[in-house]
Formats: sequence, structure tokens, C-alpha cells
Amino acid sequence: MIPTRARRPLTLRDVSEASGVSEMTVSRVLRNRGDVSAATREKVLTAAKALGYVPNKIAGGLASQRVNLVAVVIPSLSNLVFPDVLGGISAELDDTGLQPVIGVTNYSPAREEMVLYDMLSWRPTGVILAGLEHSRAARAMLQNSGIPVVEIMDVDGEGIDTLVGISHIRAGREMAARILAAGYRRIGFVGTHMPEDHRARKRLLGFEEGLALEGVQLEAREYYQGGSSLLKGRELTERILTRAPDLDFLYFSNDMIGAGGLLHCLDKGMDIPGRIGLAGFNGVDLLDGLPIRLATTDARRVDVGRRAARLVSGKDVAPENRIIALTPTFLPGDTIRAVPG
Amino acid sequence: MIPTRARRPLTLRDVSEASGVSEMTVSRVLRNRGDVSAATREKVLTAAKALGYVPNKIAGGLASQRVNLVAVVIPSLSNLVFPDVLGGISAELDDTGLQPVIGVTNYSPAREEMVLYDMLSWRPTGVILAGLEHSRAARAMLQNSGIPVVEIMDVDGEGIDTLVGISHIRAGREMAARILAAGYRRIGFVGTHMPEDHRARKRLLGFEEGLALEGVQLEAREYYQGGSSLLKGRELTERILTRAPDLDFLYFSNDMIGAGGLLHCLDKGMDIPGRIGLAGFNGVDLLDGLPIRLATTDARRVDVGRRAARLVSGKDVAPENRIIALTPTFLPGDTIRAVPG
DNA sequence: TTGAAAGCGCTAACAG
DNA sequence: CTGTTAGCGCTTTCAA
Repeated sequence: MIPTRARRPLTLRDVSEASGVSEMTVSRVLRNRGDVSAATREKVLTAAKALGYVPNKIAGGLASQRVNLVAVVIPSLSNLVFPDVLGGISAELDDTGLQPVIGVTNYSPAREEMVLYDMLSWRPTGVILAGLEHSRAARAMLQNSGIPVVEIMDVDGEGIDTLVGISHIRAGREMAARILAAGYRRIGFVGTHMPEDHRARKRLLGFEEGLALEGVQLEAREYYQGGSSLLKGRELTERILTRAPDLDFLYFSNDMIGAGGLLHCLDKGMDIPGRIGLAGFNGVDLLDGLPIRLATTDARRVDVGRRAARLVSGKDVAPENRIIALTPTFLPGDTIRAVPG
Repeated sequence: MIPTRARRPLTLRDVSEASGVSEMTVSRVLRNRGDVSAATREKVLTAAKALGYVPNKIAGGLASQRVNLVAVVIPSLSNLVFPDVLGGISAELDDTGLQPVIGVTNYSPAREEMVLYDMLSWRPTGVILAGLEHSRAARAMLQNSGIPVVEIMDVDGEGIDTLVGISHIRAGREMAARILAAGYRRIGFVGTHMPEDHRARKRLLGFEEGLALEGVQLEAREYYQGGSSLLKGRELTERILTRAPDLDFLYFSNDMIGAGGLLHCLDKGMDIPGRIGLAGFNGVDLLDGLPIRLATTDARRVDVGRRAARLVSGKDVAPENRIIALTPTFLPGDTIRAVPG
């Protein structure tokens, strides 16, 4: 029974009058709170459905001082990485009555500040946001909000409240160790130029540290701007190999451009992983069907989302040190030589 | 100046007391409404910043009966398609003061109903949702909401209020025409099995209609479940070609599995587009760097998002017939033979 | 240009 | 188990 189009939004009072039950009891029925007799409940539900009543959470939130929203602030949706994190978050929030609300910053600190301001003005139950680097004002706002704040995807730095993520410095360092162990020595890096992609920056930092332990330095770098695509990976790889033809390894700042690089090398008939080795970062399985599998590091995206959601929902309690550091796991693929010996 | 952590959320009254200005005037300053003397404005802003005050939109929304939120309901975030649509929406909403709020249904009508209920309970300014197929209850809710409702990405069917999208029947039919014109005759289809992916279903419908115009029927079909990846595309292509080795064309329900199919055929050393032709759907440029470009249809994702956002924000007015049908454009790529003659 | 009063639609707290 | 009362923190409306 489809009701006629409403001209004035319906209120509890309408349901109350239609059912002959007090507003308070109607409210109880609709929220499954407190004890209500089956008969009354029935009357209320029938009336509410017949009218097509939808509760007003604005009023409810104001009255109860509780809002079932969790603010989730991320840099981008097209990055492949973030949908996975969001998947983990919503999976874990699903049975808690909490709802994620997504805000996108486009890697701009100013935009992040605006988005946070906007979201906090809805008085959410908690905040999950990517990264540790935020404007002074943003930190102050979060501090002041008095709600749980979980910074995700990075644990290399000072947090506001609680951190969940991997150490990108460590991920970079470990990749360097693997590469060196496999005997590669003339190493190039292809990555984003965005100064605001702090995680990529830290990865490179750790990578160079790892190389330095064996006295190796990066031989060439190639930077790009904007989003990552196979095509961009191809172009950059071609460019870096033109400039430095004798490189024997390329470390890419993510799997998508890494895959582009892989395709380029295959096109050129290069021997992988003999003549040249390749590695990306993230561990996205979307690309699993490539001719050969790219070596990479699993950034534990879904787990990061889950753990963060468990914290804001109160399912988990933050550890003493307020840091949950997950282990970035190396996925060898087919583009790194076996360790000799 | 970072204020000390708040134990009680700050209110207008706090700012009012700190600045010696009435609550009402503080409210005016913070919203840039009405005339306020420069001196007063200054006092207020200083106090607000010093305290770290963040307005309470819950209270504001209740009082003003206006909420700057636009509900956006989509089936999935991992589909590559939807981030593009969202990009169009937020680009167009950016200068309107409206904020998109994203809800994800996982292609489940029941979940869609819940998500809508939840979002409508926040009394958003408008709703943008994917597809035309919704539960009775969902349609009733939307009808009743009294706010603009824009259904996107499909124009083949009855809408609730306004439609923006492409005709998938037409997209399928036109692809069939191109394929037949190029001389292919033994045609297979690889697609999702999800009964809830109505757009894929309509595409196939149109495709078969288009084939039938020339007396051609699909020779084989291969269905899969779950998300799309290169690997799945490879597997399905291998399977369908094993069952029906003499197919000379494969139509995929999206670019990602189409690209997987492409890689499989290349692996097998098949002559593309001579021995076999291939086409996908969507026109995602993420995959542009493949060895050869997959033929596809551009689904106009960003435009769809933009037009929908223009409608809910009032920048555009809906046409008389309440339908904005964009043209799905054919992108030939390298995987369809040139039309002979 | 500023302020005072009333109330948005709901729920907490209490009473019965 | 059900109802009454009093706000939640803002903005609308009206008056000064």
C-alpha cells in the first residue's frame, strides 16, 4: 500500500494519532527499546508502515545526544586501495548499528580540514582517517571532539589518539633487503611526485635506507603526477630505462604502475626476473591475471579497516601504546629472482 | 592556539559568553547571514577559533529544517565504475554547499532499502541512486520523501522522479551491429550471473536483439559470480573457448574481465582481431596500457554523475519528460576488425 | 545592527 | 507496560 505523496514530512505525532498510541510508545516501538506489548507494537508498526513514516534522525540525534555515524576520511576513491579499506570498515561496522560516512580529501590538507570540520559538525561517534599528517587546525579539532580518533595505514609518526596500519618505512626497507639478497644492484625507483603522499615517501625512505645498509644507492628515479594507470607505468618505465638502460631492478610505488612497467618490459622481450626484476606495492588482486605476477607487499588494507572499525565501535580496546602495527607481508610473485644459494 | 581537550561539546552559548555577543548574533556570524558589524564579527570569530568551536549541524538542521546532504546510493565501490560517477557528483556539488553521503548496497535490494531508510532519516536535500529497480517499499519511501530523486546509469524503464544515464539496451544493440558489420558471426558472451545487475542484463538483451536482426544467435555464454578481475576474465575465456573453440567473437560484460580475456587470447597466440574479436564495456582508462586496446563502450560515467548532481542542486531543471539520456559512445580499440569494404 | 522568545521532532527521565 | 514533562542546540521570527 503505497501512501500518497507527502506534502509535509511525517512526524511521530502522525503515527501516534493514526495508531492511538502515545508518541513516546511509538518511539519505543520504532527503536526496539523498552518493553512494549505485542498488541501495541503491532498497532504502531501497522500505522507507521501505512503512512510511510521515516523517523527523523536529526531530531533523534539532538534529543539523545547520540549519532550512529562514523566519519571516514580518505584521500581518494580511485586509488583501488581505499575501497578495500572501506570494505573492511563496513564489514566490521555492520553489526554495530554504526554507519560509515565517507569524506574524500584529494590529498589536500586544506580539503581534509574542511571535510573534518563538516563531519565533526554532525557529531559522529568516531573518526577514522588516513595518515598521520594533518594541519594544526585539524589536529586541534580532532583533539577537541572528545570522540575516538583512529588514524590508519601508517604507524611511522605521532598519532592523535590511536593508530592502525603498517610501517611503510619497514615495508620499503624489507623490500630493499629482498632485492639485494636476490643479487640485484642497479636499482631504479618509479613513483608519485605528490608531496602529500606521505606513505609513498616513507616507503621510499625505508627503501633507500635498506639499500644503504649494503652500500647501494638508487641509480635513477622517475616521478609522475596524477593517478596511476597501466599506461603511465609503461611510459615511465620506458623513460627510466632509456635514461638508465643498465638498471637491473625497478621498484614502483604501487601495483598499477608496476603492472604497466611489467607489460612494457614483456613487450620489449626483456627477461624477467633474470635481466631485470620488478616490484610494486599494495597487493591488489585485481591484477592477478597478468602474464606473470608482480612481486609486491601486501599493505593489509582490509585488516587495517577492520581493526580501525573495531576500535571506534568499542569491540576492541586500544593497546597501552595506542598503536596497532600490522605486518606488511612480502608477496614474491614471479618478478624477483630466487635468492641464490 | 590549541585549546585543551573539551569534556563537554562546546555550544553557541560558550562562544556567546566568551565573546560577549548574543547567541543569535554569534550564529549569524558563523553562518554569514544578515548584517553584523565588522567589530562584532571579529570578536565572535576570535572567540570561536580560540575555543575550537564546531557548530552542531544536528541542532542547526532541526531548527532550520534544511540539511546540506545529498544521499548517493550505489551498489559497490570496488567496481571501478562508481568512483568515476562519484567523482562527477562531487565535482559538481563542490560549489553548491551540498555534501554527498555515500551508501553502498552490494547489489542487494534489501540492503538498498535499509540504506535508503537510513539516509532518508537524515532528511537530505536530494537522493541520487543507481538503477531503476527498487523494492516497492524503497520506491514508496522515495516518493514520500518529497525531495528530488535522480536515478542514474540507466534509462530503460520507469523512473520515480528523474533519470540520467545511458540506455544499456541500446549500448548492447549497437555493439552487436558493429560486430556483425565487421563480419563476425560465431559470437559468445561472458558476463556476470548476478540477477541484480540489471544493467548488464539489459545490455545482453539489447545485444541479442541486435544479433537477431541479422538472424544471428549467441553461440555460447559463460557466467561468473562475484567481482571482476583479470584472472577471472582469463579463466572464463579459457572455459568458453574450450567449450566452443570456433567462436570468432567474445562480448564481455565489463572491461576488467574483457582485459583478462584479451590477455588469455594473446597468451595463446591467437590473432586478434583476425581470428577472434573482443569487446568489453565501460571505457575505463585504467587499463589503457594493455598490449592492445580493448574495444568497448564508454558508459559516460562522469557525465552521468555531473548531470545528476546538477539536478539535485538545482543548477539544472529536469526536462519535461524527466529523462536525460546520454549517448553511449563506441570506442573501437584494436580488438575488432575494420568494417570490410 | 542586535536581541528575546519560541519551537524544530524527538528521547531521557520519571511517574504511574 | 504506558504516558507526561522537559529539554537537546540551534534558527526563525519578531521586536527593539
